[in-house]
Amino acid sequence: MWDAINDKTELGITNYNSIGVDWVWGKHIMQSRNLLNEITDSLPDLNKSEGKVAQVIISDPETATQSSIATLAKMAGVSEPSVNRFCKRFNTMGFPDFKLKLAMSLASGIRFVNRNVDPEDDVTSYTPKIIDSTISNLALVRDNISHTRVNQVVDNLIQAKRIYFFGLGASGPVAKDAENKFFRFNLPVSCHEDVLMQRMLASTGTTGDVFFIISHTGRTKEIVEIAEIARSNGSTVIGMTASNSPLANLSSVVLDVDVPENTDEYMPMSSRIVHLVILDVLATGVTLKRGSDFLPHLEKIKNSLKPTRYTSKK
Amino acid sequence: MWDAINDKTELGITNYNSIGVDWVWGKHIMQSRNLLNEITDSLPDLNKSEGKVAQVIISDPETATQSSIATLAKMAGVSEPSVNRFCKRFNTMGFPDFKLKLAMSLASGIRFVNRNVDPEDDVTSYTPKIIDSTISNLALVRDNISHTRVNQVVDNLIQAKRIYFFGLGASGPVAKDAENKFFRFNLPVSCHEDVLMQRMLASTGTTGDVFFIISHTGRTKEIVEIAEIARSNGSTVIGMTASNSPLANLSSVVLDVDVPENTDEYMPMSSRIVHLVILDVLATGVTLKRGSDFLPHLEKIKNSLKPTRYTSKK
DNA sequence: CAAAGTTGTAGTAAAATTACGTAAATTATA
DNA sequence: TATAATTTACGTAATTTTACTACAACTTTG
Repeated sequence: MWDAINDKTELGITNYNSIGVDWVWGKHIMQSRNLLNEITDSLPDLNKSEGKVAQVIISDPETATQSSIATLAKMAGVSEPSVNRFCKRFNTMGFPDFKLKLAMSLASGIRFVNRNVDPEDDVTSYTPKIIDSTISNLALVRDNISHTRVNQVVDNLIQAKRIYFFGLGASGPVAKDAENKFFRFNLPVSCHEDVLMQRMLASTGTTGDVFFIISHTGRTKEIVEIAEIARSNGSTVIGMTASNSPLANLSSVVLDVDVPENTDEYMPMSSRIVHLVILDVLATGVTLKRGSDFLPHLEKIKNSLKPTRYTSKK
Repeated sequence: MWDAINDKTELGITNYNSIGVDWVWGKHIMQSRNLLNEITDSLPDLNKSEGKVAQVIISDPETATQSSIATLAKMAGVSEPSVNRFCKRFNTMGFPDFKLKLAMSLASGIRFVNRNVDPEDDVTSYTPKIIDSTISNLALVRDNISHTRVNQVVDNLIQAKRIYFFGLGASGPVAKDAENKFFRFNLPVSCHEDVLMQRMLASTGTTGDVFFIISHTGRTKEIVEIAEIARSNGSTVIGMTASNSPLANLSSVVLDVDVPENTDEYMPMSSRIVHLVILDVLATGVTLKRGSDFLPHLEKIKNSLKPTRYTSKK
């Protein structure tokens, strides 16, 4: 749907308004996927017997998934058809289908809902919490990323005379990783974490150069200035950053990633991971679009690495 | 259960045999609490008709969860009781229960095992494929990582006099990211991507120094030699690498990550992501275990960054 | 060719759904 | 305000669908 909005623009040096990966936590998207939340939310709209059913399910969803329609009806003190009607209210085919969806929302949902690490946690609890929170961020990106935008960036990268990946602080390693990956695909890339170097390159850049700037906040003064300089010289600036940030507003094309700020002190920043995976996607896009002319290059690299390795036993 | 095996060893300079994240693709994962994997794994042990059922379910688990026993039996070309017997093999009460468990295991994230990017794909298909494959790797790690091992590493890191993160090539950025993160938690860390530097540091290391070595293959000669040198000087070597690799066998503690080698040219390596997330877990573990004495340090860092940023509109 | 294991048929039990009728609630009207 | 009319909610009972069991036939293996 975003695609429709964006399709009217040609790729290149156009200023888009931040709609790459646009979602908000705890609101529509996550909830629509979680059946249990849906039930809780629609509780006031239900009539008497359906309300009873809802109560029973909410109070113990696990047993609900393992009960037959008869037992559940008895537990709620209503008739079997009432339970059935209840199920159909929530766009399910019937009771079995309802149970299935409920079970799925338990398996996935609960992990994602209660995902804050708290100081009392031990290994067995903080480990899955952190991994799950990363997973849920990735899932959201998967469901909401603008394919048009990705395509635009891929085209920009392919046509680029030169590509510079810039990042500071935590985004430094991300930029470095991007260089690594894109180099393997035989693109004219380099990566810079040094502000002065970045500034110099930006000011000597011209049309056809692409500056791929990675920033979690999009508010770091230095990096925003550098983007400004690059734009003023006619270079293309691709910003992977927070939507509506200064950097986003300056960029030729924006891949915006709004990972929630951790209210939680202990939860590590996961925008890095999202950035890396989006770069994986872009690299794949570039590879596919360029066809097979990169394959010899890849082969060469593989061979160049061979003598540095111990052969595996088999 | 792996935990039981490892608990007998004290942390520190002991050579473990690679059982950190212990799973191998398409082999004996039995421990995994993922039904779909269980089915795949026990494929060779099944008899003819049960095998047919397994095939049908594996090839399209989604539809399997929505089918009745009759339709599934027809699809597999077997009788209904055969399907029923199949279900009972996997410690389920019967077909409905089986469907439920299958649905849950799909929801938990591992559904996307067999989705390779192929050259005909366009943005809308390769994007979710790449993200899903990353997600499924993370889900596997979540379900199979050894908590004991994580704890050991956390303890090692806390007690370390100094911590060095080493990585080459694609693991370089991972090491850099680790340095970044652990620095924020006020640990005596540094990161090195230069082989000579690594060598020098390894040879001057002593007991109490921790060398955290990151390597996808665990077979890069240079890095293996460096690990050897470090060990011989009494330093602790933590290897995050492939199980049973030379590096793994040399390490004091191994966090092994066996992400499948992509036979597929187009699929970017996702072991990096797994490595990064495990480092997130470790950082969290360190933070929690050290209690609140790191909080002032974190505050200082946050404040030091403030003047470099544009304030957000609100 | 006997024993163990595997598979399908047919019958049975259980579960879910539908149709329909009654009760409750709501609205309209006197 | 009472009550008739209409809508909505709910349950009973019948029907249909689904899953399970017992047993017999067939395969495989030693």
